[in-house]
Amino acid sequence: MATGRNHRPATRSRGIPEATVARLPLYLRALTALSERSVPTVSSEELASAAGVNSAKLRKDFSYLGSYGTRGVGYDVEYLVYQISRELGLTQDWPVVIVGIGNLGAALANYGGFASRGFRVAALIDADHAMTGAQVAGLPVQHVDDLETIIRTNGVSIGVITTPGSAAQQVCDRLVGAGITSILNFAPTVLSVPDGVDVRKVDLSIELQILAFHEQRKATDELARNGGPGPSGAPPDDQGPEGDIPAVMPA
Amino acid sequence: MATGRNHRPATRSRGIPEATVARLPLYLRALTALSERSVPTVSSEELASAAGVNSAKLRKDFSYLGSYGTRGVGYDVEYLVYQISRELGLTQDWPVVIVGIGNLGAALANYGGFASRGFRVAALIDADHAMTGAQVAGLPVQHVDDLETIIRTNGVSIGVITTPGSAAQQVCDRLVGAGITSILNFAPTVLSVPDGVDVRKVDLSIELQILAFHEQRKATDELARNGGPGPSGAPPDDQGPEGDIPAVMPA
DNA sequence: ATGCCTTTGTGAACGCGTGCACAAAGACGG
DNA sequence: CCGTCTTTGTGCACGCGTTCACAAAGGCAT
Ligand SMILES: NC(=O)c1ccc[n+]([C@@H]2O[C@H](COP(=O)([O-])OP(=O)(O)OC[C@H]3O[C@@H](n4cnc5c(N)ncnc54)[C@H](O)[C@@H]3O)[C@@H](O)[C@H]2O)c1
Ligand SMILES: NC(=O)c1ccc[n+]([C@@H]2O[C@H](COP(=O)([O-])OP(=O)(O)OC[C@H]3O[C@@H](n4cnc5c(N)ncnc54)[C@H](O)[C@@H]3O)[C@@H](O)[C@H]2O)c1
Repeated sequence: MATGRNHRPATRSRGIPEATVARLPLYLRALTALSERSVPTVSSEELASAAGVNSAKLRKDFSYLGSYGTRGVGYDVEYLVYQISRELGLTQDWPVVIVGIGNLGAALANYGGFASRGFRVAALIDADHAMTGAQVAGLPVQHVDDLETIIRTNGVSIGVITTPGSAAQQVCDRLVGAGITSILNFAPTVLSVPDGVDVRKVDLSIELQILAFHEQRKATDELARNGGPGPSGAPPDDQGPEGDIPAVMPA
Repeated sequence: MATGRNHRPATRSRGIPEATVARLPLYLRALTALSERSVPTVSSEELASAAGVNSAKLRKDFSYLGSYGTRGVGYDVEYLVYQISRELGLTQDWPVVIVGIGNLGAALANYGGFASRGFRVAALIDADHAMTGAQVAGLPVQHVDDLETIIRTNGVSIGVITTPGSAAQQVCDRLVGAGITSILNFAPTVLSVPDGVDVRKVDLSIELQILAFHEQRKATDELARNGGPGPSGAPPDDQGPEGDIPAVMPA
């Protein structure tokens, strides 16, 4: 949320914690795999392992949905697939528009994983006239001038932004103006949207930087282990302005 | 200050909370933009607004790094850029390999945002012999047979997986075996790795499903508002309204 | 039916993250 | 040099999320 002054219960919708909602797709994926192998039931332990989470967490997550398990047996796979799908709103069709059909936008358009779960690429939109009319992934690229019409005609409520960062806020504003209430943003920009509009971002650069942080920490930990754990020869750094190694961690 | 239990200190590295680490790239991006506009100092309020966070949160985040501000004035932009860069490990070069040069892998390889901050695509790897040797983004695609050699030769410690999900775990195992300790996974798979290896995942499908959940909630809230606002009995029944399914468990 | 054994569902404790509110710090003008 | 005014840095309280641990539930064999 950009300007989150109005603290509404948006964090916890319908009693289902946000953290749980974020894990439901994970469970659903694991359950679908089991379903394809015709496995009738799973225990919380097995399913949790497949989803990469703690079994207690999984049981608590499911408890927010209802009592869908059988004690001593586990969960019925098909039944649970249906319940989670319904809870996530995947029993209906979600038309999606992608704005900015460059490298990334085209890759997303070609991605088969969309259709697998209720999501359907309804339209591709770009500002480049040279691109308008060209076919990408079997769909015509339409011009951004027609953005509002395209969205209203197709009843789209989810938009994906894959334009350069400089255009992202502008595109976002038009999407919201046209009635979009959910946005998935791949551009490296903080979008500001009115209340009632959800924004999620996917940021490669941020992910890499987080990895780099931990990577660096591992390296310095390694050095500290090898270099000698006795920092008795106190480093002369008190609060050096620049070029100074971060504070040493206490042993 | 015994941590009570000798749990894994992986959650909280060097005293900097994980949530803070995840926001540092955001601050860095905002600061870089200010730096390019030659803005000398920023207040926590301004910077927080640019980064889309609360100012108190920002100040607390920075307090973990040290006292880098000047009361009554704010933060020196250049200095803070340097401090955060150093903390994130961006003052050094991070060679990265991308495995799986399909739609997504090629898009990532072509992405200019990599080099902007210490990250450098060192090699592209694919299993398809027809692709080996071809140039993508000015780099030759190398065969997965040489994965270990490529990683060791280039001193790579960060790997990006953009193969199909079915190959992801296998590729992951080889990456880890070759010495990779940080993985960014785009495949829809839960990777299992040994201790000491960090995995972050980017999952388009999960993001869309989370959006769909909230979208559905908005729709039902809207309906409920129009239908009839029950004073306390907001949920009419805990089962689905019209798409009501029999709560039978196939036995 | 009865008792055993497995697994769920959840109460409770705990730790982390967030946001408030304010005292301390320092710049700056007079 | 002093007062004022701005902004930082943080103590504190609160709520969310995670995990433990266990009683209740139910299948199943006898
Ligand atoms: N390519 C990647 O792997 C990658 C990774 C992470 C993030 N990103 C981000 O995703 C975005 C797209 O990356 P890309 O590599 O595909 O860039 P790109 O330049 O290949 O594509 C951008 C497309 O957006 C179109 N566009 C520009 N302004 C527009 C507007 N106002 N309305 C509609 N369309 C517009 C352009 O015509 C172009 O086709 C960028 O913000 C980038 O930072 C990309
Ligand atoms: N394309 C997208 O927009 C998108 C979005 C989200 C997630 N994903 C995921 O990213 C992954 C890649 O998607 P894509 O659309 O680029 O698929 P793709 O089929 O276009 O590319 C996959 C590439 O991986 C290579 N490969 C297969 N097995 C390999 C192995 N064992 N070692 C090395 N390389 C191997 C293939 O040769 C191919 O070039 C998939 O897991 C997909 O689910 C893609």
